Amino acid sequence: MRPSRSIPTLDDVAKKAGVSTATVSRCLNSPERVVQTTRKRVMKAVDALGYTPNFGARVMAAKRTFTIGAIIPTMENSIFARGLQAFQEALHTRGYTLLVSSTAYRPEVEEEQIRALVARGADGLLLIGHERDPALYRYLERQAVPALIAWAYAPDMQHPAIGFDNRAAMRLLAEEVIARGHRRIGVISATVKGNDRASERLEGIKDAASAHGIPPEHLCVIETPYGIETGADAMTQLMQELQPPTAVMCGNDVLAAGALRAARAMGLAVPEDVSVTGFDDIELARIVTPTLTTVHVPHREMGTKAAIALIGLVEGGPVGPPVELQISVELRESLGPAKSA
Amino acid sequence: MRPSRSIPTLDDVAKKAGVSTATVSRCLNSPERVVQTTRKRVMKAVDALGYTPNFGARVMAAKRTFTIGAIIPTMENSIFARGLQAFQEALHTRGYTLLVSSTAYRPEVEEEQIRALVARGADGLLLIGHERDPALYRYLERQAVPALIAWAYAPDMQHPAIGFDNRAAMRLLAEEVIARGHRRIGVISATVKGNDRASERLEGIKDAASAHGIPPEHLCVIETPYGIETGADAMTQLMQELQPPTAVMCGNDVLAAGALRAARAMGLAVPEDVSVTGFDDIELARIVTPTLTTVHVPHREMGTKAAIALIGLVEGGPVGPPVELQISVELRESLGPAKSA
DNA sequence: CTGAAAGCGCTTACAG
DNA sequence: CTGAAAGCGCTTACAG
Repeated sequence: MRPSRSIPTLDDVAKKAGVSTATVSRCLNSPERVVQTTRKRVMKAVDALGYTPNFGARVMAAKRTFTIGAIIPTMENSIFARGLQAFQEALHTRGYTLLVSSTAYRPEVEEEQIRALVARGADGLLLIGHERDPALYRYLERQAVPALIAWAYAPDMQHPAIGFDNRAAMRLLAEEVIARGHRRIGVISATVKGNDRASERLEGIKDAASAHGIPPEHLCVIETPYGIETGADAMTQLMQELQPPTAVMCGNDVLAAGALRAARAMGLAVPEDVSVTGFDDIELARIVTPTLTTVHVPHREMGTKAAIALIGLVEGGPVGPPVELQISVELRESLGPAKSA
Repeated sequence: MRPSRSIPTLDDVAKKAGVSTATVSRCLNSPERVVQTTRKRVMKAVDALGYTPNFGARVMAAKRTFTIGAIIPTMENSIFARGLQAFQEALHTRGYTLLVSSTAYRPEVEEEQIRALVARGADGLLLIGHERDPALYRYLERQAVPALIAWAYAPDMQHPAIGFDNRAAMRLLAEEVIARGHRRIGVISATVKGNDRASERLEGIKDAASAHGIPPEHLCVIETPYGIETGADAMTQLMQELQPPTAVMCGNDVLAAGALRAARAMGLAVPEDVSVTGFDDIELARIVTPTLTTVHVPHREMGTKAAIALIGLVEGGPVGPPVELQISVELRESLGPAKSA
């Protein structure tokens, strides 16, 4: 007799119900294969003992956890929150549990988290962006853990992916800015190293500039870590130039919110004195004053489709081509004509 | 010989290195107990095979995962994000991995997630708020998984906790509102059911009202799910009353941001026409226009101390009394004197 | 310092 | 429909 304080096992239940462990296991996993009379007896024992299966043992024996891991750069400011919420909901209705961890935008932390989640038996992984050490992809392949890349898209991507073309999207927005007569354009970019979304968005601005006769090296680009404060600091710096920009394009809405705050602090009216744009269209974009012109990303659609695609891979389905979602430019108050145009 | 595609096991490594599995296990877990020559040989085999320990097996054999689970109501709007980030950082430096899941404020989902995390071998759990089915606490006790409650505090709490007194904090803010002459006070509360933070904050407002001769039933209270939109709708409704309030106190900053937006949409100036307050002091509070008067919560401090306390419990330390953190009222632009005062 | 072997708590062919 | 038993991949006393 083991002490009553210890956690009951399958064996305890089997003894109490007077059946084999196999039968108890079946009652729990495929109840239709057990006759009702014994099933009832077993379930009574389960309840009486307060039995819960040991997950480690179960995983080891069944090779399956119904757990999906998501590794995102940050949980702050809800850039990924909305998409992730939809992702979780879609997983949940299909019987999977989502476990999330974040990396603070540090590749070495991401690697740790990937290994941690794989080690904990994740059946599949959601990763943000495609740029990472090839060894990691090889590792995932060796471990036979499917990974789906989200928030990024390119037709030639080597891995299963769902997202949008960050470069083309930002180019589209930059075209709108240039169309309003802006020639002196400032850019507040998130740190580019290890962040393909940031670097591609920056390239998109350069693409549009080149196409309209603005030499990309004339763009005044400030690169800064992600945050409201850092966005505000960058804006302050940009507007103190001898020839300050008439429009400032930010790598995301959070940086843009910081830029707006800095503009107000400097007594500059937006968009009369300077236009500001963002990217992502998170809730923030419609809360700030003035409301923010930005690129709308279909967060929930991406989350839901990512869940369906990833489960498909986990359950042995074929790898499809990368999926591209459509974005759109949201024109709001913060973008106006160039001051001196 | 197993097919080369399958995942290498301890046994494979042992064979390749010509040692026993025990020795391989020791190399990985307590390398100082193996002489360097054989250790090198083993490590070479580990690398050659690309071996990673199977977590399930390890958990089952060792009864320890160095995993902490956190279950939060929502990942959106970063109410919990900042505290959680600090929590994660503190865990990480101490060798623990954080896994997060969210419940969309639904108790039954929380229960599932708690069981899921326990089943997956979490060594300890961080939970938000103290109000939940007692059976859940009994379950955790039976499973011997320590749980720490955060974001809530009361001297008589039955479980390990770190947080602040939501009721007293909101009362403090309400006193400030009343001190500015407001007598007609509207309240936009988050849904109270199953959310002790929301109900205690509401009680705090009633406490202050009673203390200053305002019958609590004269407060116009609207209860609404969490969100910007819902906050805006509630505000619209409040301001359409025959005798609209001169101040609207919101259960959190997100609802307050919605209220500010609604006020603007209705052509009302804040705080000239109506004052608005929040709770939490998330980044949003300083981004909105006007800036938001709110209750400042020490998110990062709470996260860091929670990590230290929870690890203490996980590693067998004694259960201390609930820890109370100090909050403060942040007076900003959105609170002014009562219009008709 | 190292190995043989038991055991962790499940699942699942295989028989019956 | 049910059971005996092997096996999942590790860790850890216990010997030597």
